[in-house]
Amino acid sequence: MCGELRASHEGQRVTLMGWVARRRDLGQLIFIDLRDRTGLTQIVFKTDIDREIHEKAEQLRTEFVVAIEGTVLRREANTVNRNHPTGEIEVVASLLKVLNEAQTTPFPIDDNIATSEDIRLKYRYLDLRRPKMQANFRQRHEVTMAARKYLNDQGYYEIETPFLTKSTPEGARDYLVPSRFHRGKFYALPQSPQLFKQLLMVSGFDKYFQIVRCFRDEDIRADRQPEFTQIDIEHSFPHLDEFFMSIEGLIASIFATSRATLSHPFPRLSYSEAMRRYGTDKPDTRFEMEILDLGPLVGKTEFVPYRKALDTGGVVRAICAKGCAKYSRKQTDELAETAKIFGASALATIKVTSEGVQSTLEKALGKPLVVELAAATHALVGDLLLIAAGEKKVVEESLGAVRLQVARQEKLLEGPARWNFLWVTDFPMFEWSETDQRFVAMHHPFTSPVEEDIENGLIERDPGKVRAKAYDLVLNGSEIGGGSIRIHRWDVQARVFKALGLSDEEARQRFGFFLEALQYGTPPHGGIALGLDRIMTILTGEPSLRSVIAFPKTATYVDLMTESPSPVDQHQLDELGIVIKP
RNA sequence: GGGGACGUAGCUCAGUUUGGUUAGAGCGCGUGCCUGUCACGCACGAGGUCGCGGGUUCGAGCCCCGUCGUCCCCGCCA
Repeated sequence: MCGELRASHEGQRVTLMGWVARRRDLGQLIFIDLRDRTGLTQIVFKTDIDREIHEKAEQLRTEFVVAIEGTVLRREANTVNRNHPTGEIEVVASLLKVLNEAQTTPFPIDDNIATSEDIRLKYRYLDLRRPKMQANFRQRHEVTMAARKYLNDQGYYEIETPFLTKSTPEGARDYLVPSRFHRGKFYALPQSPQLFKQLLMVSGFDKYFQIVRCFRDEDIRADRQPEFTQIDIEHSFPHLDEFFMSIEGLIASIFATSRATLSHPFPRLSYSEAMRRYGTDKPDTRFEMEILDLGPLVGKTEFVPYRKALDTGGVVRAICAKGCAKYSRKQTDELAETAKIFGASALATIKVTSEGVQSTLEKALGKPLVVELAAATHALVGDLLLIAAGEKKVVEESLGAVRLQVARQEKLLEGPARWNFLWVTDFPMFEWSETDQRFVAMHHPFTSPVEEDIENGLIERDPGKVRAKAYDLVLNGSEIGGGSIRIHRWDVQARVFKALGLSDEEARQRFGFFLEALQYGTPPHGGIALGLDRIMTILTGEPSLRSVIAFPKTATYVDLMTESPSPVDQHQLDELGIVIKP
């Protein structure tokens, strides 16, 4: 194919089919770069060799689809193009057949050419012709093949589960599918195959996987799509260390497609430690800048905001931005803005310069304390301390966000690709939801609490303190997977439903089939779901999931190419018994 | 549900600050010339609902109001 010809093919007669990537017409001499998914080859047409074919080549335009027969020739030394793998040769055409003509494309089929995202999405089939996109999807293919091979070798069966299934309103909003046979009733598209994979464990398929589409009707972000793909894994009789090891092996085989060698075992961090040190449950550990506790140091201050924070169970914490004392007022204000988005009321600064410390806290805390803070946090000349006070979670998340912003500004994430994996473990089982005024499952309601908290009645007594056997896999500050050991006893499952505020009746309606299944000999089991799209985004170095999904949707759920969603015929609605409210 | 950025030629953008003659550039496209180009070169040319609607004004790409679209963030995402 086009990208494969080398000097060793000299003299061979070849047939190439592909797209005209570029035409360079020098009059009696025409070059075209012929492109297929493997790359480019230069084709030559000369009047002194074949007047007729040269005449035909004059008609060629960009993106015409052509078939060419010709002879591979080694190029003269001074005409070799070192920028292309095929640059040592060219094909002198003896036959040219135009298989199809093409209109001028709305944007060039070329990498490094900025084109707005909506135009690219409207003409996605053209966007996908670009070499970078071709490379992304080739790699995605290699990754799924590697995953299938690895999991097969480990004894997993790939088993499909239904897309038309039951709505289970816990969690994300469901996509609903109306039933024609059962007017007024609906299927839901799965948010994940969670219950089915657990039922497969009940069925005795003790190792299952599936590369499967999941659907969630929540607002889209750069790292989210309404439909996305998971590598879904579940196994029975789990041993957590062995399971982590085998998932690390899977990740290693996936990253081998990028010729990356990973060091494992991956580090583990508890949820609370991740929050305390990095202000997020998905820390980016490619750089340090950990959050520091100033509580003990400012413990005696009379400064009202800090006094109040400490007296009401809150915290005073900081990060030390290396070399950022040079930041202007505008820059520190911007960081404060970030902190405010996450709820912090202010972001104080201490700049350590060769002339001493300068701080927005100088009047409030007094110079000696400011100097002491700088010393205690080991801030050096040129460093900038950023300080927030208030409710623990707010301070953690605000400083976590500021930490990332500083890292981006200071280009701490650039340079050669680094793969910093991390298991985050020991999540709380429940989280209080202000909107719902009840506890909700932090992972999902099928996650097992730790044994001790099941036995000691903590589920009923103090749900907020129950620990879960849940874990996330984090890569470079992005959550690429999450899973848990599941509940395999129906009585425990019933207690968890109750803690979530589900009445017996509701639990029976929604999950009755599942509670019943748990009573017929369910093995202990657990698993994980890896976000394939996010893994691919990181692996290909793309800024957005959209570059690794062939036909993605916009932030408002629209497919700009097919123009879906779209209205449907009245006839279709009538059949379903659906009336559209104005 | 909330906040922010953007929308001018096929594409990427300038022009908006301070309203004023015929709205520009690069790339692409068309035609012609060109036998060693490879982001070919040179010459000429075509190409505009300044997202859409309304308002202010003698006059709006520029000001005001509304609206649509794209992107990013908070909320949301078990």
